[in-house]
Amino acid sequence: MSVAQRRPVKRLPREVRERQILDAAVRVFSERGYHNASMDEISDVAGVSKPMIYAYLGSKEDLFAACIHREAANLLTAITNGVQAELPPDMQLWHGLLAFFDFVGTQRESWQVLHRQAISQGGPFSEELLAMRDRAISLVDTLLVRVATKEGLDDQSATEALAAALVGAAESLADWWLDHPDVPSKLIASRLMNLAWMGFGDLVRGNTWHPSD
Amino acid sequence: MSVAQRRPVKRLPREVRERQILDAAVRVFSERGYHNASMDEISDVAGVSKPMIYAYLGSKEDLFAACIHREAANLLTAITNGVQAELPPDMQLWHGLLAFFDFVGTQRESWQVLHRQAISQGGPFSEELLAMRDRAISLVDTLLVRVATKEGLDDQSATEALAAALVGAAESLADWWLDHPDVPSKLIASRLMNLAWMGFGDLVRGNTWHPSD
Amino acid sequence: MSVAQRRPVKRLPREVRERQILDAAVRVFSERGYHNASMDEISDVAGVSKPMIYAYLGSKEDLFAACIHREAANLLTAITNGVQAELPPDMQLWHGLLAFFDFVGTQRESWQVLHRQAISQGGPFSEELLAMRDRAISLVDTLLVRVATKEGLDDQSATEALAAALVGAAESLADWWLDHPDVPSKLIASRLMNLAWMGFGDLVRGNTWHPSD
Amino acid sequence: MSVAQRRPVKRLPREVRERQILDAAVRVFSERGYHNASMDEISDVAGVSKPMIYAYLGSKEDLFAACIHREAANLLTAITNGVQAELPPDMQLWHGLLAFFDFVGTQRESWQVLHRQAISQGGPFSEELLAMRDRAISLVDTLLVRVATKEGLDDQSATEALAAALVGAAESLADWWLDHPDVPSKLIASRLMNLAWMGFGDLVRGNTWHPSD
DNA sequence: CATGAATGAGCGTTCATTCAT
DNA sequence: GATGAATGAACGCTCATTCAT
Repeated sequence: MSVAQRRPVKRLPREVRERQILDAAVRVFSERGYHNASMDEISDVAGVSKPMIYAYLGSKEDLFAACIHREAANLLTAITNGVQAELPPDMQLWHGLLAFFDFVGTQRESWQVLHRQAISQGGPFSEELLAMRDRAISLVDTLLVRVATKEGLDDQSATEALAAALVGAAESLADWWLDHPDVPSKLIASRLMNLAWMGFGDLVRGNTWHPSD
Repeated sequence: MSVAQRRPVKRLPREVRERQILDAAVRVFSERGYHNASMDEISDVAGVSKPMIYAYLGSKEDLFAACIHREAANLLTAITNGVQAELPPDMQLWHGLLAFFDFVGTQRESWQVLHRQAISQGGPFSEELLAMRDRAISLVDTLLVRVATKEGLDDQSATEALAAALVGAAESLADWWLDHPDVPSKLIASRLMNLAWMGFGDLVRGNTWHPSD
Repeated sequence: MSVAQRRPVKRLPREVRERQILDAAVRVFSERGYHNASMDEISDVAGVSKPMIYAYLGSKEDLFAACIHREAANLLTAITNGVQAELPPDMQLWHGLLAFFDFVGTQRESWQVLHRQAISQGGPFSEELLAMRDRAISLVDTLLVRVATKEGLDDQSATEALAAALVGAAESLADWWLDHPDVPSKLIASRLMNLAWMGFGDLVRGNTWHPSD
Repeated sequence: MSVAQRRPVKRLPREVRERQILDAAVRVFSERGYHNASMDEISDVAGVSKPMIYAYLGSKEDLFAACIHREAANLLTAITNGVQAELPPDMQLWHGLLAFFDFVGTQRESWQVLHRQAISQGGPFSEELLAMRDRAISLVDTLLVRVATKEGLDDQSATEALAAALVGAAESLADWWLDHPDVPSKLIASRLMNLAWMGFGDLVRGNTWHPSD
């Protein structure tokens, strides 16, 4: 019925094509958003025909999920590599923050897909994200607990909440940073570090705030 | 021949119709997301025919922008009302936070539209949001500056960054709260207040953290 | 996003449009078969845009089902009208057959859709057909039973089987007739009538055949 | 660099491969219908790569035609073998019917492909079928003519029409039987035999029916 | 010889938008 | 003024078919 295929085509192993496709998808999803991204554009950018995308990575939803999965793994790896176990806790946190903001700064598209797109789609997408977020929180929590224990404090819920707030603040700052790209990443990181570490120090030392009314 | 049965139509003043439509739109946008919301469903929920929507509020994009605009104004008003000028700065911040989390808790749909939907659509939508955000940040900044000045500190960029981080953390916590609705709003607010106020206190007193390498 | 509608369009009441669409669909389905029929061609033939089809009659499957339903009802009505209650049984059967072959001859497309397409799709489509078929069989069976009872015979399963075979033979003959259109319908009907009526007469009188080995 | 692992492939003679492919095709076509059958599934079921199918049996249409051709030949052979020349005419017909219903019962897939699928695709497919059908009709006709001649009757068109009706009724009954598999095949065959043979007997003896108006 | 890799072409479906009444 | 009726345009997805290896 259809007489296909006119021009010669480079045959690449599946693995390579998959990476090409994922790269293109991340780019297009981050630029256009999930819904405005069309499979046609993705296939164009990838330099691959649409059927290949469906053959290798499934439906649009599947493709998006694969993007989220890969980028989330990359981000977590970057952070984990930044945090070096032999350093003192504050330096661990510091390098973790640096690694995070570095990822956001150098791979803006990846971060946009993760934070802006995945979260607003809800359902299975967000879950993958939330799982990664939880891992990040517990990473931070481990650090805080170590310090708190040394100081004799043992309020588990406090450190966990602080860790959650810290991660949240980092995300928000990163998001804000995307719209103010002229601020250097070290400055951003140091501001957050100060807020977190000093506030945490107060907490550890029992300095807390309560409403006066 | 045919005696056309015309169901009598309530003629309402334009203002009322517009509110009906916006209410319906906020509800549908927050439930389905921008793209999955159909003009048909919005017109159904509003009890108004589609051409009316186009006549009163323009295209789908215009309608969405109108939603964002109205809800953002509502949120800012709520916060501004919470902050009472005659109180000391810490209590002003505290009541501002309470007002914010109260808005998020009681008007979930509005918040979802604002934070989850508006952010993931690029362009004009985000801008409206960012404007409101900036107003919130400067509100907080004003407070912080007042305290800092009294203490003799005068690092403008520091208070502004702190304000930005605080607002970001609040948004992020609110977002997290949507998925954990059983946590009481006061607890959320107090955790954030502690982190912010104590960390800020340190900053004011010159206790800052610096990397040791 | 899309700027639609250039040329003036005749506004017709829904009922009329639905008939137009069904007429076109029957024609296209009978010509091309269910799968090779495209919604585009149907909408072209109907002189209506595709979205109208979906708005009025649903998916392709729904549309096909609606065709089957309408044509099956038409056929059954034609047969029922042909069979006049005041006539003797043989003449009732005769006029029923005439009506059937007349329908097949004058509305070839309808019959093709019913017999060739609906049956080969299976599932819900065939069921609608089988239901109609069952009504036809019981119509014939009623006739046969009346005669058999008058003659003192009371073998229910025999009349029913005969009725089923008769209906089946009629269908097959009709189908064969489509490929041999030069044979006059009356001749076809009379051949079948002879086979059925005389064979049935033998059965009633107890003349039956049994294998001799 | 890469030592390509080539799984050794069974080299089979063309004839065997072709049978494998046809077997798979008949199965898939009968299960899914012509259009819903995919070349991918056929090649999977056959255990042969798609290009082999195209090399050996041509396009999807060609493949389907080959299926029809083979199965039609098988059916006709089965019937011809059933009819044994030395028997009296009625027993020949009887055994022909038995052979037919036996084929339908034991090779349901083949029959479904032949009757349900081939018929609903127009054009060349139906023609192959009609040819086989004509051969079956003339087989029956030969029998009837022999009897009629012995009795002194010589109305050629009458026997031919009867033969056609008989074949049609048999097909139709077979089709009905597919949906009612609990009825024993002998009963089906005997009902049809009675109708045909007794009706034919009347015809031969000059007992015919004519409309009374 | 045998196949994994690749694609052109088309189909069913939806939706924002507007005109005739 | 208000709406039922109508559509252009695009999107996700599939499949028969073939070439490079």
